[in-house]
Amino acid sequence: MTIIKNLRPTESELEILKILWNKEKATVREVHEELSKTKESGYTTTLKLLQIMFEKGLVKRDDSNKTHIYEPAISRQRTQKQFLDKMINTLFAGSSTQLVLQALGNHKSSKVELEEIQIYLDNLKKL
Amino acid sequence: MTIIKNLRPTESELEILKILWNKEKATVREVHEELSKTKESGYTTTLKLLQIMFEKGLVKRDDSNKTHIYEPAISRQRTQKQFLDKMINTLFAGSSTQLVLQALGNHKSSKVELEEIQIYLDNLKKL
DNA sequence: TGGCTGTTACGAACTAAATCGTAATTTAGA
DNA sequence: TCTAAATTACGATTTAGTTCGTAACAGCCA
Repeated sequence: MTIIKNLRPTESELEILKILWNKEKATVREVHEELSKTKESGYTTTLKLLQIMFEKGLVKRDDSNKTHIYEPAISRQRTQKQFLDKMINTLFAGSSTQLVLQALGNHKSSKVELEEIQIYLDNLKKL
Repeated sequence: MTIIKNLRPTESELEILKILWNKEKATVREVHEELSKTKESGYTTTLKLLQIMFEKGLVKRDDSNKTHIYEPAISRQRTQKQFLDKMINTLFAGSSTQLVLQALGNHKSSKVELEEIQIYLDNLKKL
């Protein structure tokens, strides 16, 4: 049952994806341990979430052993883009430039970071 | 009962705020008309949403007349920042630079826009 | 006045998401 | 083999958000 929908993960699902992106793959227990560092909730809650995410196609799993092993089914990049798109449309009147300016303005960047952005910008200008 | 929480508006609430930000102020009917252009739902639904938003402190209202007049209680800018912060933390490992690069990469900007960003960047560098 | 129209108030139903308790299942070790 | 520990499966409950129906109320005008 692999529906190919462009569904955005929920808040909780994102937290789990974040962990899976970092670890590449993990058991329910591992995810839960990690999750517990920042959040109070039961083991079966994490389990259930992973099961639901599996049904939705957000994660893959290897269930050839008793202890299932989960990994992300969608990339961090793709998800970032998904949320950026959404945000640009609902909050920045469709202008990615507006978002960039706002992000640059609100959040202090170091000299090194600014330089990084500059290099990227230079490349875009050449196209 | 004005709790000062940093609550993020829900999806539906954002749609309404968007309208109010554009119009400055509006009656329920006006909001509803506008909403109807992109969405199918009843008048009382819009009314209820505005009432809830009022309780949450997301909008102000003048109820000195029978027909109440609503206006935003939080600015577009503040809300943009609120969502950007959230997104940077959950999806970009806390790095606003990463978000900027991603946004620049994914979304085509015109020459004019790139120049606008360049100017902004130059100012930041001078600080 | 009486009734039509447009408005607010309010509660109920519905939906999606999150949480958890409990039962069933598997595996390892005594 | 039998039990204890860890795991999965599943259903029930709770919470937040959305939607709407109905009642109440004010204003207008024939």
